Amino acid sequence: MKDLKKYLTEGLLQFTILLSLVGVRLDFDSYLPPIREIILGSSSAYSQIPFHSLWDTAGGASLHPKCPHLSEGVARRLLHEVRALGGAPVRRTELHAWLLQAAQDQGTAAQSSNSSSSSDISSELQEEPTAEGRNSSKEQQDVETGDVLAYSYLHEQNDTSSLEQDDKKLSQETRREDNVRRSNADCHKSQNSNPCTESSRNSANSPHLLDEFTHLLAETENTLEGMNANTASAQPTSEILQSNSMGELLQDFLSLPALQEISLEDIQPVGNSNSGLNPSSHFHVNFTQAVSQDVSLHEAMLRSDPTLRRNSETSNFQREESFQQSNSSRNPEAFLSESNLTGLFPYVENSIRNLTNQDILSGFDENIFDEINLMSLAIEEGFDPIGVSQLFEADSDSGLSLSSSRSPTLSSTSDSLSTSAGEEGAVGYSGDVESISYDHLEGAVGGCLLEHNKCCRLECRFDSDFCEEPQFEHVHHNHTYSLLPQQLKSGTEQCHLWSAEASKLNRCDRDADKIFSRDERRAKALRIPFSVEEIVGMPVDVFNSLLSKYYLTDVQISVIRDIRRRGKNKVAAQNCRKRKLDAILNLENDVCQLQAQKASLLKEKAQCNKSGRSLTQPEGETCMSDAFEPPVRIYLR
DNA sequence: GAGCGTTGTCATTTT
DNA sequence: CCAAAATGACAACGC
Repeated sequence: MKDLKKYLTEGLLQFTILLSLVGVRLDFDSYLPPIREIILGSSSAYSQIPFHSLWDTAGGASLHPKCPHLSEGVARRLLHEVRALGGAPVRRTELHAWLLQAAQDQGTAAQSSNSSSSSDISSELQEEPTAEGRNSSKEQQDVETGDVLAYSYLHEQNDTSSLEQDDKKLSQETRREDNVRRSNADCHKSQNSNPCTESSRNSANSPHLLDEFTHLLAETENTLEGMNANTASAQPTSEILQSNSMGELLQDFLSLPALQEISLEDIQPVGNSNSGLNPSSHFHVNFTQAVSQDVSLHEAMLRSDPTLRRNSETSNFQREESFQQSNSSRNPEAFLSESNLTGLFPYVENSIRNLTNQDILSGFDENIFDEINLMSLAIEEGFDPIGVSQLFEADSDSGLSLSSSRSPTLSSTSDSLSTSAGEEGAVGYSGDVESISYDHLEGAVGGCLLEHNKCCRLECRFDSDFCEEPQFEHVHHNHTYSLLPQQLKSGTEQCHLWSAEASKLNRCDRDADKIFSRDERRAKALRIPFSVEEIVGMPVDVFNSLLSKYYLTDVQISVIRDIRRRGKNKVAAQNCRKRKLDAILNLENDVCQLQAQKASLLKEKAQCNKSGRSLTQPEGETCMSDAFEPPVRIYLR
């Protein structure tokens, strides 16, 4: 617990500084007083500060799970900087004041205007929460704890492979942006009022700001490291602190026009800064990762990459447990309250809203939803009509019957699908029918591919004018999903392509059918933003919280509950059978034991009878009782 | 094609 | 009383 507190306080200090620089207000005052003792102590003991542990404990489990470790260099820098504050306990406001004072001391006339904006930041940061701030804080506190719980639960499970892939992508992205960042930073330093720089800043996204910030930090890191390493330098430390570029760099960063408007959700991931950068730039690397990877959930969700999103969602299942455990173990007075933590990341809530807004069928009155033609709805909303119809036809238990509302065209289409699937050699199982349109449903979850789906569907209709038979193959095995319409060949050529690939694609579909269950396909078809594992495995309260937080149609909720009920029952049935087998095995074991006991008792009885005869009867006489032994009855229970 | 085991699902009962 | 778990029965499926 003590170590945890140290981790927290030191990590909170660093993160407070970081977020203060980017204009994010944190109420960490209550947790910073012991910082001085910790920071001024042996920093070597905290050379590696796991930020994910900090976030797990502090409740930031909804952030990106890839969290870097802060290097010893960072701790030393902070130690050095905190020492410059004097002996008083370090508080957030003092950190702000120090940072801004350092910036203002180095300010120039040309930067005065920007300094005023920095002063605005200073006053805003140091003042008590304004009315707006209080309202915001209240809103943050009003956010239910269950939101974070549910959300973090959904975003826990994250496999390592996907993280590695993310790292690769981010590394490549970083290499590209690093060059831009360096050029922009140089431009910014040389010509602070350069319109070009100004316009580029305005036009650039937040990653650019972050890159500049990290670049400035990297320069600071290099400067300070050079100061520490170069013992031959005759320049005193205090002078170095005054003359080094730290204050200037802070001034530069704080004076960025867009900084005042920056928020965490504006920060975009710039990837693993370890790649393509100076290896000695711990400061740069770690802070970049800390921001870009930990505080990029909103961005990650808004990008709506199904893979990343799914990984992110699944990653928080495990973290939810740790989060709850940490909640139960921590001192409520010494740690952040959940509501505050929720408030720290309002964009999480917004992200959920934004996400679900893409998923909902907002344009439909849910009261009449069940009465309208779901197939036409599916077409309009990007659902897969065939998949939806077949999935619901195959699943009558959900209480949704589409047979009455299906159009003849779609009905015939579905029939043709079954026929074609059978002609391809597939057994006419219902599972094969369901698997037909799986590829078409791939990636449909989340609504991010809505336009893509529409585009694909248009392709299908366009191509159906050229060939009758293979169009269904195209519908079933939509492997032109990523192709733009202009990239498509003529209908005839496409028809030949489909015919050539038909058998291969059918194999793929059958393989996919083995991998993905019916519920998974249904979830994909209805754009249910949870996986089957999540739906079935999550606790009841989390499940209900998610259903209430996501904008889901009655159909989606019905299917989700259906999936959960069957999944739970499936597990229950498995457990029941296991218990039954165990019971049978136990009974068999009892039978063996009782049989052995019976044999032993019979043997003992025979010995007793023999002994009794020898005692009661003279030798040579026969005992008639030996000729008859009553049967021994064994009652198992 | 029958037989058998496994699995999923539903309806019902139990907790 | 309700929800969840447990269980019997049935069907589909694979070998």
